[in-house]
Amino acid sequence: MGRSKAEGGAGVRTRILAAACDLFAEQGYDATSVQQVVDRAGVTKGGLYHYFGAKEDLLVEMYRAVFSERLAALDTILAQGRDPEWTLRAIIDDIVVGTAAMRRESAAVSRELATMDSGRTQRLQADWRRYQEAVRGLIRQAQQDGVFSPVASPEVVSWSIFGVTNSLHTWFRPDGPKPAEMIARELADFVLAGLKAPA
Amino acid sequence: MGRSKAEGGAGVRTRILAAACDLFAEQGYDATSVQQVVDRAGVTKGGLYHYFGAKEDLLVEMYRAVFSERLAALDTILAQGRDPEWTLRAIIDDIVVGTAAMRRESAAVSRELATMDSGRTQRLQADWRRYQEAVRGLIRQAQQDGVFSPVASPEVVSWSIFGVTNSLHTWFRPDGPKPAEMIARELADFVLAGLKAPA
DNA sequence: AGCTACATACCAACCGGTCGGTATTGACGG
DNA sequence: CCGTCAATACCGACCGGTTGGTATGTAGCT
Repeated sequence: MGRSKAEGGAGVRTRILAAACDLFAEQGYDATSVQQVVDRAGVTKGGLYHYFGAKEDLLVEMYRAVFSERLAALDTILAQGRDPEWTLRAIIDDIVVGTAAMRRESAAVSRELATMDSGRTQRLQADWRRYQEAVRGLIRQAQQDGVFSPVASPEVVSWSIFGVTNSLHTWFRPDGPKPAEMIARELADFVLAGLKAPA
Repeated sequence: MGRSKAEGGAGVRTRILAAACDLFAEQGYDATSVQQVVDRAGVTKGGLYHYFGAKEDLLVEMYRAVFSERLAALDTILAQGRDPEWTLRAIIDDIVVGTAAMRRESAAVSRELATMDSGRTQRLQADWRRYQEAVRGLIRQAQQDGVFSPVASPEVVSWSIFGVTNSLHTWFRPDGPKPAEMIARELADFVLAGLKAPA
């Protein structure tokens, strides 16, 4: 018997995180008590504080899970050095599919994004701003080069993209008729159609 | 003297609402205590509960302030019976300018939109869904009529629009270089460019 | 024995909300 | 013009319950 107790094979720490993720996404961070988290995870408060130093650490962990993959993917895409259209399509595809795959985490995080500024989160927020700035820079450069139409500013275009991913958790259903890949395709087609139209 | 005390001419009830609005937008509803609200408003808890039955009423009031104007404007626009492009442009213009004019209220409300389902808010949420459905229906019909390109589903397009307004409070500055009218114009141009491009 | 992995019991602070009280007001009678 | 009265506006102390967090205990593995 590898472990001591009833261990359903999930790992207590992971189970706590999953429970917190569900509850934060449903009710919000502040509205969720530590007691609710441990009840759903099937542990006690002592157990939670054995693995996490504070309630906020749960959020920070989700923060990291959501952003780290996206940032890594961004670097990989940019490193290819392809043309703006291909690059922007790749970014949109990654962020839509990635966000859909972690919709509960994304829901929990995106809602509290504005609030948190407790030192440990500032680094992550800065990383996220870098992501956004990369997208805007890509669009800006392509517009200057005449590859994209200057129909709208990079800010408005980028927020159209991020707005979809931020709201994805409110309407996307993984068992629905439209898979994330198709949504990504639609969004990329729509954005590129606007960006390639004649000025 | 018309009034009794130091009354800066603001009206206590209005001052409480303004204070709550700022704090909810900054910290979120749950993270803001009633004590914080009354401290900033310069009144006491007894004073607040004289005007409002519960903390939630403050949110509901903002809810109403944000939505009622938008819904009324929507009906006015739709009643004109103009073509889809004009109608969509008018809607985008109204929602961007209107949201920018009430950015603090919008920030407070949009963040808590998913959470609240306490009977009184369900009516307002239903109204808001009706708004979204009107936009999607407009796009869907125009696509069926061949006026708009079917490049993306009405859902994705509409969330591109609402995504911008939902995130407006994070980057829009009323004293910034770009007025709300210009952002509205850009967004409308961008969306229509995508929607009018050849399939 | 000592370490990890939890459980149990508990705490001070704070939460939203209530309540009895007071100061000020406008309406009305005389 | 004054006195009376009820209503309004607001105060500040207080309540039960809940919060995030901790100190201590203990069962099992090494």
